[in-house]
Amino acid sequence: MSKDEQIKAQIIENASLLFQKWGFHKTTMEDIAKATGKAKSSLYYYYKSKNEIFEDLIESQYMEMLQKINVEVNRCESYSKKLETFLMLSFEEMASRAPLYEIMVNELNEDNKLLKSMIKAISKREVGILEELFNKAIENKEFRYYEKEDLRLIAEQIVRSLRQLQVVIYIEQDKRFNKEKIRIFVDLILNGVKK
Amino acid sequence: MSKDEQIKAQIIENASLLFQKWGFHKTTMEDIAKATGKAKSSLYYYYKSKNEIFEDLIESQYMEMLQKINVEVNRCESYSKKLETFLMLSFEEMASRAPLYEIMVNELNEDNKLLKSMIKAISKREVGILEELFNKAIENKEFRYYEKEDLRLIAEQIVRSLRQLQVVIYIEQDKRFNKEKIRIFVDLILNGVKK
DNA sequence: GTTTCGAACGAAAAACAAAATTAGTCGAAA
DNA sequence: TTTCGACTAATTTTGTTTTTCGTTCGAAAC
Repeated sequence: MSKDEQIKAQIIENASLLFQKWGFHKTTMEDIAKATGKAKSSLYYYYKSKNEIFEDLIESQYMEMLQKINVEVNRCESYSKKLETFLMLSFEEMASRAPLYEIMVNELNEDNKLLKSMIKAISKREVGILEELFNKAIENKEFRYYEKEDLRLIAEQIVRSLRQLQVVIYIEQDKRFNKEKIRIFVDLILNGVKK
Repeated sequence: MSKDEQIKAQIIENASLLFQKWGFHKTTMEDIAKATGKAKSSLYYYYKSKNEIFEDLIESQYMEMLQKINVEVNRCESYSKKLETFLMLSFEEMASRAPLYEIMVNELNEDNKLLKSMIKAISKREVGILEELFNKAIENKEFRYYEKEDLRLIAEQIVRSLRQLQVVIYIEQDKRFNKEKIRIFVDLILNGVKK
């Protein structure tokens, strides 16, 4: 890790804590600079805007999350098991990232185009992963047969439902949920697509 | 229908058109009064607030919708068929009410406690219907077995997913959907719960 | 050449006040 | 019982000023 990357990581780390405490808007570049022990204008040597800091933060978190999930999914033999693992780990990984996710959900309200397009981009990747998984599982005759275009609609709806349930569990903090209850939904989806 | 109820229906009807054209906030009591051929203050003889007019409007639409669905559901023999009918008709009935639904979704943003509690109340009733249907279907050994409390979580999630998909289809107007595509999701849920 | 910073700019937000709309009340009239 | 015009209080809108904050820049430090 180069010196440059090290400082960038430091900025991200400090920004992350501040964003979680104050939210994106109420955190100023001055705040981030101070926490990093630098002058405000110095931040612009590493990032060209406040938005870019946030983007990089979310991107890095998301990549880390996807990476972890991917390792486990690849370890599974059957596609059912792969799908199950993908879904279950999505919840597990989201749990620890809930505070950041909350910022995204709450401060996205109004107009914020940046956040909307970021969430869209992230969802798109997840949809892509699921779609590919489905395709292979169908080829393998492990899942019911669906047309390609229908498969995409299904993947999209699953990702939407996933997000929504994560909001209920981790942001609205519905106490009725635990790992066991989450499995009910995962199984419901599995039963829905399995042969 | 008493004279009183007739005039109330007239007010609701006019308000509905105005709300759909201008939204809730931009429609004034003056507007509604003028459309009904009455003085503004006369409206308060029938409704004690603008909110109450909106509540009554949504309530009546929703009851009408539920009524229609109920008739068809009762006509079905198996519980699978009942569930399928409930889900499919939810979409059909929502289609024609999309403009009103859009107002609810769009103008609910900020603080609007009224709308939030209304949507919650409506969802709760739908959840109740599904829950009861599931209970009977399980007793009848037509659906997989679930604990009572899990059943409620499942019903809630189905209603949430339903709403969400309806937003995508009728408000964001995703053109890829038609009755046939909707059936895919309905079948997915059916496969998920059927034995 | 790389990295840091203070000063300065412009856009956006916050704060404040004044003016205009509008939801809701009330008493009188039909 | 029902309607309405005049009134009130609350909210929204508008316009103005001030402050804050993201971003740029050129000069200094390393």
